[in-house]
Amino acid sequence: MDDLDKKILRVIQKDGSLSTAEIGRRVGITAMPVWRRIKRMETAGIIQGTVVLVDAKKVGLSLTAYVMLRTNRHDADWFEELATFCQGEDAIVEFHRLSGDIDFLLKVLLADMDDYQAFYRRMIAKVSFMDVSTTFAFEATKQTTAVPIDGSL
Amino acid sequence: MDDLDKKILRVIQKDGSLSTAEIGRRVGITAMPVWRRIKRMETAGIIQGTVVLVDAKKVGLSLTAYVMLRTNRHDADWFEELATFCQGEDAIVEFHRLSGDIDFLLKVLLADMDDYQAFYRRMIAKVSFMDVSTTFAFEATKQTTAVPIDGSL
DNA sequence: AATGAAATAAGATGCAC
DNA sequence: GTGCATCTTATTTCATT
Repeated sequence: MDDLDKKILRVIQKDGSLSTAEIGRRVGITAMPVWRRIKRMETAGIIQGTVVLVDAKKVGLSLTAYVMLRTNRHDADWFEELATFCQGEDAIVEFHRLSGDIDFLLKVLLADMDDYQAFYRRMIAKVSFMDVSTTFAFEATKQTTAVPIDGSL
Repeated sequence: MDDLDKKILRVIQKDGSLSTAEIGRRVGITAMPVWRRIKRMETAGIIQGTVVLVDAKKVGLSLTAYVMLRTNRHDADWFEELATFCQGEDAIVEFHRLSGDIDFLLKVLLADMDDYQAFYRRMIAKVSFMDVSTTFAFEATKQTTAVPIDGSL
């Protein structure tokens, strides 16, 4: 992945609807090499895909919950239960295993507190925890899917 | 936003590279109305845009840090300092104001621990905090940009 | 080995129904 | 909502450096 690839990534991470000709204009080459480079990066798995971003608030999801989980069952069976639950819940948009004293972190998109209560009940019905602690996000001041690409402009 | 719009959103949230004809086939209508509905949702701001997703690990970013911030300066000037810093740092992909005893949460994409140290120094050089506590994510078991769209299938 | 130009195929966009 | 005309873009092939 050379400098041109990085430039291309920086552009299409922000706007995935641009034509290859337009991308080329912005990075200083023609459409053809842009197209080939993108295809190569798709094959290499550097590019994971193209998605449409939906405004969560506009579809009634005004509450973001960060759910911090602690367990005393550090076995594969328990983890499998949790992972299965997380995969099945569309409201869970992120599920991370953490270092430190919190074991797992969930990011959950919800309509309101009632929605959270229902989510919480579903979760503890399926999986048991040592501790569940949730904090709510008021506003996402910054939110991007664009990953920082190192190197010169 | 009716049921068809929701069906369309569910499809293009997962794959934004599909043709309107293919989307139509999946939701049971032809290409033209799909196109009109997407345009309408773009204008309404429901659709925020189309982006290409880059695999963070493949571009050398194998460390995700959740930085939890506490402040004792609850004034607009201080917040402005923090917000400016966050906007300027490409490594910060999310910046939320929280409820509860943690005031702000940052999600930061980094190469390694050295990269984190450098980030930390840059941050405390620009903004002062009462407490900075960071936890690192080992693996993102689930990670999606697709927002849950309510309603029947 | 990567680029650029031209030809072809597929898709987006606009109009009439 | 559907079907068709048109224009733009992606994709393939080929020549070039």
